Amino acid sequence: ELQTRMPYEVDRLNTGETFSAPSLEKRKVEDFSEKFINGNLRIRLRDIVENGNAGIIGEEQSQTPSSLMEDASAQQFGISIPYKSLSESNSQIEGSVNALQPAPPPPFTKHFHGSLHNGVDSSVDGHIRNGKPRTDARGRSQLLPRYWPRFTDGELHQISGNSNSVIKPLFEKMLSASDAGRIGRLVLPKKCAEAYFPPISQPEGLPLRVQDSTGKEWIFQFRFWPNNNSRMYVLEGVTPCIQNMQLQAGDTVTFSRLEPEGKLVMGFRKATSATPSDQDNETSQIGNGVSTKGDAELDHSPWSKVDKSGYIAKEVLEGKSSIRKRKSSTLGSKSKRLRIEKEDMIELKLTWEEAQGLLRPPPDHVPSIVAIEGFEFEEYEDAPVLGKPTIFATDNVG
DNA sequence: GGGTTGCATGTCGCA
DNA sequence: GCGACATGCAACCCG
Repeated sequence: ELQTRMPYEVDRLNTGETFSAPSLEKRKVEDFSEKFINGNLRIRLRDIVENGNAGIIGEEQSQTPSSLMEDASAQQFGISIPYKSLSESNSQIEGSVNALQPAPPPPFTKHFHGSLHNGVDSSVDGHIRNGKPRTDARGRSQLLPRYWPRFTDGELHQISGNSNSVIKPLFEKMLSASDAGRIGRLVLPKKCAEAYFPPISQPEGLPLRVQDSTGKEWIFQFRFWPNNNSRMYVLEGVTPCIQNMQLQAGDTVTFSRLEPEGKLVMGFRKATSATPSDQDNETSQIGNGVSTKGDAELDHSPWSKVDKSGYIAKEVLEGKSSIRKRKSSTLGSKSKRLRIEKEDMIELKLTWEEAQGLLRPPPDHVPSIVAIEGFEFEEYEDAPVLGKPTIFATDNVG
């Protein structure tokens, strides 16, 4: 899709070096992914929806460090972002839709001095941190693919709500057993923590305000432990949040930033509905989630694969083919107990008609009829109600 | 005694 | 071979 249909240009770090997707060859995709890291890719979801184009703006982060400082100083905590329908949203999605790579870290610079931090770094000088050089562009590009944010449209939309905020996906992490355990400590990938969270020089760290996708705010202690001449970054106090989200080992938490507010937003993805979690297969996922044809293709979730026979095959916990391939995924060797065998997968097949049957118009809403390419569609302002058919079955005891 | 905290250690992926 | 990370575990805290 990237190669053939997505009209975009990416300007890498405003250098004027742009990349035109149609000219990309497959072997270039991996290289291209790096451009996504080093450059700042913005996708206006609204453009995708309204114009059928992925309106990607190749521009470096629009905010200057000084504006970030202003935003930080003017930060209003606890802003709730109510959900609003896509058509009403002015949100700009910056960075990844599904499988793009994180935008570069903000220009972290001087150390944080406040008692609470919302994730906006108020620094100016971006090179020295804790006595060590900050992660440079190359370092950022070396963020392990398993931590690249892979947000679906829905996830991004849920985060952005109806605000005018730009969502900058930062990173994500699959919860380990200890992360999801009762200890309440979430181990953060070092590079991600250093790139996207405020700099800390003391092991005690600092409190970090994080908003979840429902608007609820949590305060975690962002800190580190000395570890083999290095550091191990953790978020402490995550148990209530994890319990609230009903997360468990194998689920994925996502971190993104709302700009210009600078709020850190934490989302999650349940393992049973995780989408492109084949995190070793980056190239196949680049561009996944960027549609040029409007709503009908806006569900870029690999869950819904429509084959020619008109069936939707939903493969829970990824496609069959990818399960076997994921030897080195996050669920791989380090989390053997989480590995899910092929036979544990659930496959749901239903026809389009059956799928339609699951959708109910919201009550008290009269649709407007829209004709698109000769087909008439009922258009509703609100999302449909998802119904569940009754399934009758008998077992060996009747 | 149970829970929490801080650090140590083993494993494994990556350079 | 090194570094990151998952987890074990001892010391500490508190009811």
